[in-house]
Amino acid sequence: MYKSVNENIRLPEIEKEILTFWENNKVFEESVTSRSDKKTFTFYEGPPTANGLPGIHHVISRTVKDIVCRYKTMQGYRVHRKAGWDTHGLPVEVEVEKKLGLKSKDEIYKFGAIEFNNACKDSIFTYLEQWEDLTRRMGYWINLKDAYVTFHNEYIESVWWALKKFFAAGLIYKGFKIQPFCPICESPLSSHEVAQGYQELKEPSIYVKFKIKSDKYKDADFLVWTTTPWTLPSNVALCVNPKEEYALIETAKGDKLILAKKLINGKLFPEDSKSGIPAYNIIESFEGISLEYIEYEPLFNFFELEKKAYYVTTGDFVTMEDGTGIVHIAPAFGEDDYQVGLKYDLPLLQAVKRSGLFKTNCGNFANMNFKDADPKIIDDLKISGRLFKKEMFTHSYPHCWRHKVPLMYYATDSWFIKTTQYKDKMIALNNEINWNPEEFGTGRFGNWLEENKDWAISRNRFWGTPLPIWYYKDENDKEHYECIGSIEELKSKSINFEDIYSKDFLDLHKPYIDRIELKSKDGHDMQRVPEVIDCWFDSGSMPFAQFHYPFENKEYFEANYPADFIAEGVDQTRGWFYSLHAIGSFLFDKPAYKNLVVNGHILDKFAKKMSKSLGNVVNPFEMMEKYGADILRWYLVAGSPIWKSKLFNEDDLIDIKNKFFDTLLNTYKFFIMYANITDFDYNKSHVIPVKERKEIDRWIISKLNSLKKEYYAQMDDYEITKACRLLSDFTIDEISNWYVRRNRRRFRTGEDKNDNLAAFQTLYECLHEIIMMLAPVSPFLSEKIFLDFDNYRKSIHLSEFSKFDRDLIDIKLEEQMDLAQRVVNVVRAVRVKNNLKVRQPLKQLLIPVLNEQDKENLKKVEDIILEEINVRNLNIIEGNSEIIRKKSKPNFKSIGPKYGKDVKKVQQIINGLTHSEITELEANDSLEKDSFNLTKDDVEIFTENIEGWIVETDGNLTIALDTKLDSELISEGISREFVNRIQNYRKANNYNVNDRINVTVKTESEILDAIMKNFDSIKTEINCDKLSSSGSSDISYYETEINDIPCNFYIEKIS
RNA sequence: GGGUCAGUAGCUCAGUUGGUUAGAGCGCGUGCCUUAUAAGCACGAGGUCGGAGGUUCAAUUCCUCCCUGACCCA
Repeated sequence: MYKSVNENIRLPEIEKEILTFWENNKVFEESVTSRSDKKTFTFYEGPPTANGLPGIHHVISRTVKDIVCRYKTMQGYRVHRKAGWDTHGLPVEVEVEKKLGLKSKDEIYKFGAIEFNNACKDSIFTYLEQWEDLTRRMGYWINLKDAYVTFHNEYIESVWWALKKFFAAGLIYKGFKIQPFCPICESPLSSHEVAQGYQELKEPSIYVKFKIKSDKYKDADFLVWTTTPWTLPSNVALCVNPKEEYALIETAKGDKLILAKKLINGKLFPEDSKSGIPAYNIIESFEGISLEYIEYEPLFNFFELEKKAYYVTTGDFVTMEDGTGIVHIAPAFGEDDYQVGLKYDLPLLQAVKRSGLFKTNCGNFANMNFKDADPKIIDDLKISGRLFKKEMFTHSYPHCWRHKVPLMYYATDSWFIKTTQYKDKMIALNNEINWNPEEFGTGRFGNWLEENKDWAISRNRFWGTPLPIWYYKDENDKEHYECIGSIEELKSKSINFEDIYSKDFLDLHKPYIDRIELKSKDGHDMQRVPEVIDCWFDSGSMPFAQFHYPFENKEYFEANYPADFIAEGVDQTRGWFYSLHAIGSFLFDKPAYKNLVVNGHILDKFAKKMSKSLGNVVNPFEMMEKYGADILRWYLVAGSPIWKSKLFNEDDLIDIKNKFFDTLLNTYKFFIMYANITDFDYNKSHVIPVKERKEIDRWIISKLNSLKKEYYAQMDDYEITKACRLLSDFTIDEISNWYVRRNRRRFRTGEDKNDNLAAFQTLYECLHEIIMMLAPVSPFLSEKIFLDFDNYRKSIHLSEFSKFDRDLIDIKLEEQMDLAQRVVNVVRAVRVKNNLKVRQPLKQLLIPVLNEQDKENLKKVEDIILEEINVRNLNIIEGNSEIIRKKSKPNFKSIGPKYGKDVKKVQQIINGLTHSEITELEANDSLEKDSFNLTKDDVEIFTENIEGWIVETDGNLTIALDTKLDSELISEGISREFVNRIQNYRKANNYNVNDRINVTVKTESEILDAIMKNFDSIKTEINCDKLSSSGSSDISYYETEINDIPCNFYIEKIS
């Protein structure tokens, strides 16, 4: 006996049972240890931060990870799954600042660095429980007990080892560079951090007049365009393109201005339409180079200058695309500006401090935030008559990815890894990576590598892996550095290790580590530099740092590098995917991962980003409570290609439940119900060889093996979406809607014992394989069915896939069944159009065939067709029969290349071929007409019409239906209607399938005669012992009709 | 401003080595089938395959330009 299935299955409840089952039996652990350690598949977990709540977007990447890992496990691989937590960096600091109400670095210093870092440590796992709940509930198998944690001393030590490798290779350097800088963090950000934080920003763009001091263009102004008014107080020069043409103009208002000739336009100088006065006159033109060194009056005078400033410089970077062709130079606030500053030895003014506030000596703007100061500066310029024009424009501008404030480009000290030095290696190694989808690797990531910039690796922050570099300044104020690569090295080189750390206390974080002093070889005391490192370097180090390599687990690491597989969201392209690649390429000359699956973002159903403020956030727990993790997982990977943005719509979950999951469940319920009635048990039954089973059994087994073949191919190719769709189509179309429906009778009646057995075995084998293929994607329901099937087996996730069987694939048979299905569909269409219910048997179906092969194919599936459409005979007529008319249409693939420009003519000829011409063409394989020589390949032949029949065509298939009825057919039709009424009654009144009944019927003789005539077949159909035509008058009849004639009956259950 | 990807029915998605008649599901309407099915089948309504040019006998498919959106970069 199989365990019977509840009528109302609630998937979320099943899932909870399964979760308990997995935990009680340690199934996950066993799924790893039971596989040979000779055949491993390496997976790297990208570490999330547990101090933010997990959301629906985490479910998708974790689903992808879990699917691949489970799939590989079922292929017999040992797949270790070590979890990890990203614990350093700004996300943590930001949370703690919020909690403690700290608003700046100064406040943190006042609060105390030790206390602050302790608070960070405490905050890291704020939402750990929610993360663990999500992981568990969604069925993500990962070893949380053995997670790597980036703030642990061992992890830091491995990171230090890596940093020292870079340092020793001369790839770490300290530079003074313009960098994107967050005024709240008071720290530069790396390019991949900047990439996280672009936002729309509405900003002023202004045209400013700079008064010329030199004699030459005295009284004229330079017209300068800028989008960053706040940098004007730091202005020291202007810059023009030396090769472009500039002009001195006089406007209608009397302004004398110099700007690039190409950029003089009607938008800047609109013509006065009333007076007709031209907007401007060009007085003189000249090359940009001739303007070099012309002096102008500064707009502001907040600073004493040590060097000469306020003159025109030249640079190729000045473009003619927008603005005026003259830009202002503030060397501290832009890369181009900085370069100009170096070239012309300009002073470096910083009116804005690192905190983003103006310095106190900046007059009206003192202590204002740089962005807030923009309007004020514009006002001032207006008052002083320097403002020519102001516009507002919206563009996407980098913001701090944590603080959401606009970044400044700011000149500052910082440490870099010279990734540009091994850029070519990174590009070459990237070609070895299998990206899914491919375009991300070649396009987005590839381009990014091509434009590689040195990795700004230091952060002026508190909670992070300390940069293990110590320094001293020599007599000439030159700095000398030493990099430490292990705790042991630190201990041996430090002069005060024991003062700071003890046996029981070692914390490599700030501020403890800052107190450690080293002695250089030449006897200088060395201090640590104050910076910590970019936490992306932490996570990019996980391949080795998770194992504390090279200090421990050397062999294990080497056997598990690179990863066979990783998966994360598209936002990680320049984040984790890059940091892994940049570090791995350098350290190990290999990419860090071989296969990569990128998933898209999850948006709401209106394609809006999910955000708390919009209130459109989907709670994954809620979805799983409602529909189950299986369905959510399936939806996320099967609904649309994984890498596409998903518009999350709850209705789609319902749809998936109704269509796929319920169909599977119902098929399963059907199997269990009849298996238990018939006392069938697969494992106790003698398995009938497939070759000895019925045609339709061999067909579905063939389809099943074709499916397995294709499913494995897709999954091996990381095409999860395609694999899921194959599985769902097979389950719905082939199994449920054709195989089971066609064979219901075989399960019900055990007249032919062997045939009954073959049907059960066939269905069992199909269901078993379906749940096997379902298991990686939807691990719960598949497990449930698996255990119900074979309660002595341990778990579906401990079993292994079987190979598809080439010998069981019969393509010809699949084609034949396909033909049968087509014929059936066409006949159904004819019946509908002619109002002929399927219950009314018809005499014959006529199908003309064009060759012997088609005839043979039809013969094979004749029985299926006839039963399905309720027709007595199939009459196949050979091509040359007189009653059919052949028609032809062109096969463009063949005639196109052959006839080129004459295609239209040939098309007409082919369309106009007569029946006899077509016959001739068929016989000779060639036909000469209008000087064109046609062959059989050039035409598609079909039959269009059959005299005197109702005809329908579908492509090259034509069928004709004989719709004449005789009394026998009519009476059989009535019988079937009667059976239908009885069955409906039984079903409506919840009769069991094998309940026996007696029936009393009250109707007119036309109906009654038909019923009585066919009573023998009717009674087995409806499980009826006795049928009488009259009963006592006091029974209440169930009222119904057949062919509009009243037909009432009374049913008595007798067992 | 540049790059990558996308734009196919009201919605979610297939499809295309270029072949004349572009498909499915959901939703809507009408029938049908069924003692496994909240399912299925048929028919109907619904498409300038984002727009405009070009190449070609033939373009949703290839090329160019443009529009819209997402992501990325200045």
